[in-house]
Amino acid sequence: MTMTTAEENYLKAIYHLSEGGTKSVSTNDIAAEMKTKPASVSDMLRKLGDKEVIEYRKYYGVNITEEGKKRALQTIRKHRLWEVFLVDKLQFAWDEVHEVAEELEHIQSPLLIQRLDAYLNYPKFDPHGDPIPDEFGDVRARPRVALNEMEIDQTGQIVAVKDSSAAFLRYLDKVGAYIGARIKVLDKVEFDGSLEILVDQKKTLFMSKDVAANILVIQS
Amino acid sequence: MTMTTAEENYLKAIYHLSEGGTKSVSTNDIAAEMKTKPASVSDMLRKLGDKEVIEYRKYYGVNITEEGKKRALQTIRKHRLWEVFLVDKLQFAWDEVHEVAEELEHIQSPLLIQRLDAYLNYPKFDPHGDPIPDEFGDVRARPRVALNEMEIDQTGQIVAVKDSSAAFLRYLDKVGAYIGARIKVLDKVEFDGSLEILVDQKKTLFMSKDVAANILVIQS
DNA sequence: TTATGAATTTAGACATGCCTAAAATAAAGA
DNA sequence: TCTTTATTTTAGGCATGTCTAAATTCATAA
Repeated sequence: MTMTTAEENYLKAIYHLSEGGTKSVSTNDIAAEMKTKPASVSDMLRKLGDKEVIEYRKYYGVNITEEGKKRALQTIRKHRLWEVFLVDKLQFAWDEVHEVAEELEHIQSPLLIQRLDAYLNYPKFDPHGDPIPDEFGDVRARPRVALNEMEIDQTGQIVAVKDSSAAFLRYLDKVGAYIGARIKVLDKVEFDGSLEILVDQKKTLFMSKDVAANILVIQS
Repeated sequence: MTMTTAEENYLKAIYHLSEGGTKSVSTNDIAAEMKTKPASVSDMLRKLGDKEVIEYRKYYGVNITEEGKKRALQTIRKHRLWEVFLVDKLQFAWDEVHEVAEELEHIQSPLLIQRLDAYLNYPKFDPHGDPIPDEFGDVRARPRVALNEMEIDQTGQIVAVKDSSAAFLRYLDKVGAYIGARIKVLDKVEFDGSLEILVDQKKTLFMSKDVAANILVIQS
C-alpha cells in the first residue's frame, strides 16, 4: 500500500498532534496544522481511515493506529536524515533546512535512505536536536537535564516542564520560554543560582534557580 | 512561472526527442517516450504551448523554444548532479541511479543544487558519461575518439558512427554494439590492429581495425 | 481528385486534492 | 429538555493529469 505525498503529510501532522496526549485529534486542529480548511481534512480522514493508518469516527476526531505510527515515523526519519545531510554536508544553517527536507522526505527509495544513513554515520539526532527514529521506528530519547543544572555557554532546547500548573505555564508563555524554544545559558549567579538565558538567539531573560529547576532541556 | 513535475517530465522528453534533428517532435513519439496515450499528450502540449516553452501547431508536432530548452537543461542538470551524488557518495552502481534521480530532479531549491554542485566538486559528466549543463544551460561536449585509438583496459561509451550506411548499422546491431553501449577494450592485436571488446560488461566481441575506426566513443 | 488510413485532437469520465456554502451533529447552557 | 453555538461533514465545483471512444485532420495512393 503506497501513500501519496499529501497523505504522508497529513499522517505526519496527525502523529505530531497525537504526541504526548492520548486524546483524539480534532479536524480543526489538523486543518490549522496543515493550513487547509476543515472540509479538506474531512475528505482526507476518510481516505486515511480506509487505509487503516488512522481510526476515524465521524465527529469524534481521529487516533493514529500502530501501522500509521510506523509510517509516520518512517517519514520523520527521512526528514531528519535529510536535515543532517543538508547541515553536515551542504553547509546549510539549521534554520534553513526545513522546507527542503519537507520535499526530500517524500522520495521513495529504501536503499537511498539506508545508504544516506550510513553515509551520515548513523546519526541519532537532527540539527534541531530531535531524535531520528531507526528503521523500525524506535527512537532514542535524548537525556533531559533541568535548566538550572546547565553550565554557562551551553545550549539546548526546552522540551518539557516538571510543574505544569497553569500559573507556571502562563509565566513561561509571558517571558517567551515556550516548549521548543532554543536557549543558551549566558550567565549563572553564584550567590543564588539564578540564570541569564538567551532565547531563540534574540531575547535575554533572567530566572530564579527555582524556576529553572522546573524546566527540562535537551542539550545540543 | 513554475512548472509541475509532470510538465517538467514532458518538457525533458521533448528536449531529448529534439536532440540532433531540427524536425518537430510528434505526439505519438512523445506518448511512447512518456508511456502515456496520445490523447494525454495533446492535453499537455496545449498547456506547455500556453506557457511558451514549446511552439505547438495542432497536427504538426512541436518544437521546443529557447526558454523551454533552458528549463529542460536545468532539469537535466539536476538529474545528472544527483546521479553523481548517488554514485560517488552513496555507492550506488551506475545502472541503479536513474529511477531515484528521476524523483530527486524535481526538488525545488536553487540553493540546494548550487551547494550540491560545489560539494561534488563541480563535476562535468555524470556516471553514464553524459555532460552536466552548467547553471546557464551550457554543456561541455566530451571529446570523442575513434574506438581503434583506445588502449587496452580503457572504457567508454559508443556515441556515434562515422559511416552510417544501413549495412554498417545492421552489422553493429547484429553484434550488439548499439549507440549508448558501454565498452571496454580487452585486447588489441599488434599485427592487424584488430580489437577484442567487452560490451555492457557481459558480451565480448572481435572487430577489425577498419570497423573500430568507424565507431566514435567518449571515454570514461 | 478523391478515398482511405494513420495520426491527432476533442469529448466525456475518473481520481486526487483543494475550495466555498450549506447541512448535520455534538456539546454546553438556560 | 430545549436551544444555541461551535465543530464537522456533505454537496458541488475547480484544477491537474490520466484514460477510452469518437471525431477530425493530414497525407498518401489509386
